[in-house]
Parts: sequence; structure tokens; C-alpha cells
Amino acid sequence: MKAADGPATPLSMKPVARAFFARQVVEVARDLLGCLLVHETADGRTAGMIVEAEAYASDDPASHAYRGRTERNAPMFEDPGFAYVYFTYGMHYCLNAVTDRPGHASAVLIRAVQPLEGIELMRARRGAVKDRDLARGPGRLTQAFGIAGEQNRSDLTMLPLMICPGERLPLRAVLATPRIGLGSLQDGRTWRFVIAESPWVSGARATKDSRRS
DNA sequence: CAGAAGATCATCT
DNA sequence: GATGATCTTCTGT
Repeated sequence: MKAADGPATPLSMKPVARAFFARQVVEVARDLLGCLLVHETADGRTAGMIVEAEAYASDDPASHAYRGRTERNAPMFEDPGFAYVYFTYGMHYCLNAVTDRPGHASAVLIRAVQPLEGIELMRARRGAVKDRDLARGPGRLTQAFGIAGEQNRSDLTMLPLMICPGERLPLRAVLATPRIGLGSLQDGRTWRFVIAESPWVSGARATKDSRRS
């Protein structure tokens, strides 16, 4: 007999309202912590709780949208609540949630989730790694969720994200990376990384050069 | 058209 | 901590 893979209690599948994404990018990034990322493919459904994210405002020099619209970053200029998926380093896909208003070109990179459902499927996709490493990191996450590989990238890019409310996670840190680029913020401070208090985050970044908020 | 860099990861020392 | 893998996208000529 096959062991069921999901959690004992079914996940709430009611997605957040579109208005959730139509706000300043760092606020969205912060509020995404604790939310559930759900993705379904022919192989099954995977879900996890977002524990680490990264905000990219349009005036951040490190943002793909910093130098204006291109073919690749076009989804960033479109409607909030959709995905912007891009391919990088010749082998990795990264998943973003488009935020703010159309034309503002900001997005949140989803950097790590705590696996909750479809864990066997994630293991199959990721190979022999510790469960802690199944979806810790933007490239690993897309691989575990089946967003990488043979998936049609352009289709994926225009799909609505399935983000559902989860639990409230305490904030561990908000990190700035001023030498790479500036997150644009209301009070002039520079933010970008948004990290929850959770064992599923990437430890090195979570402790280095952090500013509490 | 060529060249460089890249929102990364696995592996090595 | 350093390095190689691997290829798309963007920029400049």
C-alpha cells in the first residue's frame, strides 16, 4: 500500500486577493512570509510556507527592470499577482511575484519555503538532498516545485500565482545589500531581504549584517 | 555578432 | 571560501 504524502490536515486553498500584491514591494515581501506557495503539475501538487523573500523595486540597480522594459522582464511591468519566472546561470529558474501597480515593475523573489505538501514529489525532483535543502534557495525551490526543467517558461510566467494565507511568522531580519543595490523605502533605509524566524531559511544570510525592523 | 555578466548551486579545499 | 557548470539576455560595435 502506498503511503499518503500530504499533511494530516488539508491546506486551505483559498488564494489571497489580488489586492494583496498591489502594494509597495517590501510590504508585500514581508507579508508573504508565512503564506503558502501552492503549485500543481501533472505529477501532483506541492506546497510550502514562504520563509524567505527578496524585494526588487524598479529603482534598485540590481533589478531586472532598472534599465527599462525588455522582452525578458516584461511580466514585471504587467499586472500584480502574476509570476515572473526567469532563467539564470545557464541552469536555474527563479520565481517572482509581481507587485505594485502595472508599470511600476517591482517584484518579490521567493527565496525559500518550508515544504508542507508533496514532499515525496519534491524529493524525487531534487534528488538525494536533505529535506532542509529541498526548497531552500530560489533555484532549488523552483526545481522542487516543478517550475524548472521542461515546463513552458512563457506560459508559467503569465500564470497567476497560487498564494494562500498561512500563519503569521515572526520576522527574523530585514537585510540591506547597499553595495549591490538599494531597495527603495519609505523612510530612506535600504531593505531587500526579508527573512522569517524559521529553521528553513538559509542560515548564513540570515545572521549576517542584519538590521532589525 | 561577439563578449560579458548573471536575483545560483553543488562540490571541492 | 573558491570554483566550475552552463546558457540566456543584454550591451556595444
